[in-house]
Amino acid sequence: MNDLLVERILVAVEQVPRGRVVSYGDIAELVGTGPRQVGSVLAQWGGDVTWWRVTNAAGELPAQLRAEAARRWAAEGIEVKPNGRGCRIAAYRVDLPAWATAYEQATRHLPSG
DNA sequence: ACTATGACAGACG
DNA sequence: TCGTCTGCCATAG
Repeated sequence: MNDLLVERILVAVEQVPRGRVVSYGDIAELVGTGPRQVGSVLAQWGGDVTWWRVTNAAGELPAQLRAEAARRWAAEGIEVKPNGRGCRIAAYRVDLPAWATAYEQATRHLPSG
């Protein structure tokens, strides 16, 4: 995996404020790659960032991560859906323009950025 | 080059 | 609300 791409993805994740979430697709669009790459990067380096603020388009995470994510979410006021599978992304999704701006600032120091 | 595989997404039955 | 299929992009055989 391209180091710069990994860096961009991790930075994008870190720009998501406490109590908010984004989808893999949102990050993919922002950094210019596919959503599957975002998943791959988080699978490998997710331990270093706020991975629980990144869900799929339905506000869910894979089963192995649900328990830990639920704890993290509770700590920042994100409520789990009744079915226990995820959160209402419509309610907690970040403000995309503000997030994109924060991302631009944070990546200003990177090559060709 | 071709195929298979992912923490994905959207369309469809 | 489930499967299934297709599109997606990067890696590994």
